[in-house]
Amino acid sequence: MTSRITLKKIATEFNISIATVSKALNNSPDISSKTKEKIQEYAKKHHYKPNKAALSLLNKKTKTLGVIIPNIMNSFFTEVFVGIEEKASQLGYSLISCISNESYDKEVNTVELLKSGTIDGFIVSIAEETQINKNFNHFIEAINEGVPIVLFDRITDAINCDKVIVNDIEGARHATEHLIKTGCKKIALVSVIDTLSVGKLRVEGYKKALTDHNIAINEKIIVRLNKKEDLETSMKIILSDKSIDGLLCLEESSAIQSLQLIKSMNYKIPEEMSIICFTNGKLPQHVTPAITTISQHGKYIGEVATKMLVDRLEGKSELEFTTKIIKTSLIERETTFPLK
Amino acid sequence: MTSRITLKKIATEFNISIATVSKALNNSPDISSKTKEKIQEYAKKHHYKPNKAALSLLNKKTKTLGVIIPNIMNSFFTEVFVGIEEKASQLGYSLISCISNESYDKEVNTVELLKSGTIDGFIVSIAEETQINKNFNHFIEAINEGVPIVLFDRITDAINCDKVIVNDIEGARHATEHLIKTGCKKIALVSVIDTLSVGKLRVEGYKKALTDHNIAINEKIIVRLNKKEDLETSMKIILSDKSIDGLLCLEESSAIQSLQLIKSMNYKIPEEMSIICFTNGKLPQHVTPAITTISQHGKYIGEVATKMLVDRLEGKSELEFTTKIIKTSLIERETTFPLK
DNA sequence: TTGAAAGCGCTAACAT
DNA sequence: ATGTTAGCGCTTTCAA
Repeated sequence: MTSRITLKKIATEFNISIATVSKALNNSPDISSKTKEKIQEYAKKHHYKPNKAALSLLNKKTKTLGVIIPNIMNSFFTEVFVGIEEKASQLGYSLISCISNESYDKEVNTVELLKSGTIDGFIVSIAEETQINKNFNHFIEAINEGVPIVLFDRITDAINCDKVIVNDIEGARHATEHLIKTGCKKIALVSVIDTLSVGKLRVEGYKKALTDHNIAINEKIIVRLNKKEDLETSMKIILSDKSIDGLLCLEESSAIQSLQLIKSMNYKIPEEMSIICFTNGKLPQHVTPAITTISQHGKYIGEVATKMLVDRLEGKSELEFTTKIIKTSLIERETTFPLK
Repeated sequence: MTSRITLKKIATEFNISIATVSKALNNSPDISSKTKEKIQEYAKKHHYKPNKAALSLLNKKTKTLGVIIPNIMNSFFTEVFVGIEEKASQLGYSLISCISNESYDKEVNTVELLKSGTIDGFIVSIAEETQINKNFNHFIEAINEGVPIVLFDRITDAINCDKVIVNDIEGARHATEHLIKTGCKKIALVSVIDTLSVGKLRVEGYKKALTDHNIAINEKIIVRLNKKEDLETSMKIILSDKSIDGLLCLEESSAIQSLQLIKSMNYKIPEEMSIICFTNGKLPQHVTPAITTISQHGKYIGEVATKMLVDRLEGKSELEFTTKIIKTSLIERETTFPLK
């Protein structure tokens, strides 16, 4: 931050009052067009820009949005971020962005830091730790203090606010059904995100599809791991059951790992093993064979969330909070048979 | 932004002056410990946080850094961003982040928007359009107005400021030499970033390695394309020369595409074709066969750049600007033979 | 048509 | 030990 030209300096220059300069630059009808002209010209020449801090203080608005994302190395969140960025800049808002790194403490600190006069509202996807310990007070307090929040993807009923989510149940159900319809008889599930709201919902969708098709749910072939556990070993145990011929992975990284393993075990894909995973990033697309994915349309989610927050800030929303549900799409690739 | 509790309200509550409250909360020795105690307790109970806008206005400091990145979907920049984020938050700074999307106009707008009181300094990697049109006035003006900039990766001599770069020449030279030493006789180069400073330097390094090893430079097997051109066609033309047995790709995406093509042409890798590419992202790691890469240590670059900027802001730097050069590393994988 | 004054929330120099 | 005042840069009554 710097000592740029101010209204005061311009006023001194022309020997007029600060108020006149302010009005002239804001094109007030009060001021004679002659005065306006010369002041505007001078201001332009000297690159006058109103000081944001002063405006924030005055208006109690910063035109800045706080974005809290759990992990930017995750392609879904990167995509959402792109959407947020594009929409925000289009609507005239800046972004303060933080990576919670899945940490509850970092999330709390960030909220504390930003809510007091730095930003007008938050766009948040909840950190894993927070989804586990279920302590959402930092968010609830922010809302009570008048800082609106839009939650996306990882949400909770405990916070009453606007939300944007994907239909995780339906996405998983549809994917599982696709596996069934393309001939899979025994479908395993791999989740390294069972601590997350979205993880639980996706399991639900998987079970629903099985039930719909009169297939018994077998908890033994539902692999739930935390990130530190050894995926490879667990997968090897599961895959010792050679009748398993379908795999639903709830996110990208475990899908990539499983694929490597399955290839190394010389399965024919998709003949002997079909695979579908959540999140349509570059990785599943470029791996060999390319993985059939469920796209959550991350960029669109970001755009919608931003629009919702700005509408709320500018008083254009209903009083009631709403939850927007974005439809997922199945992107068929080489790890599944085409539907006949 | 919201109407939170202020010094004034606390002052009214206790029937004392605002100044006393301010001093009490700042633990000034002026104030009696009894008063301090009761005020601090009250403040804590009511979650008092000083208003950032007011502090910015007063101190002419925002404790916020502006980050301008050309494209967040590029894994190198994502990594750098992680490093910036971590370091900034550790040093007590927030981040305002913008994606220039390789656009000159967006870059100019962002700089204009942020430099007047929103941020204390910039961390920037220059947009492609700007590197082409060579119009760096927006940055130079910002610096002249007292807003320091640290440039990373994509830099220019035209801006006098602190910089963090990778030794692109040496990285490319080393990679090329590695190809030579592992038996490649004719090494082609693919660049879709020849408009960028880093692209040009990498070509230089490639040529240097060839010259060092007495191999004639053949401009015909140096493929320079812009992003819209058809890589596949150009590659097919190049690969009709069956004596080419090595490939250096200057970034990730063209490497992935080339690999697909080369595989589809039934080359044996690395026997008939060795490949190395810049940027050690997840993609080259997980593709089959996994690609040998040159790591630029993105996260570290981000950390260093942030430290440099904060040091400059806090008056801890030399007056002279410095350029830090981060060493690249070659990560050997399946697309090259091991060095004997 | 222009200007004076107040105030956004805070700190610091200077009284009391 | 506590209070008064001024001022950071700006806008907005209200007065001239």
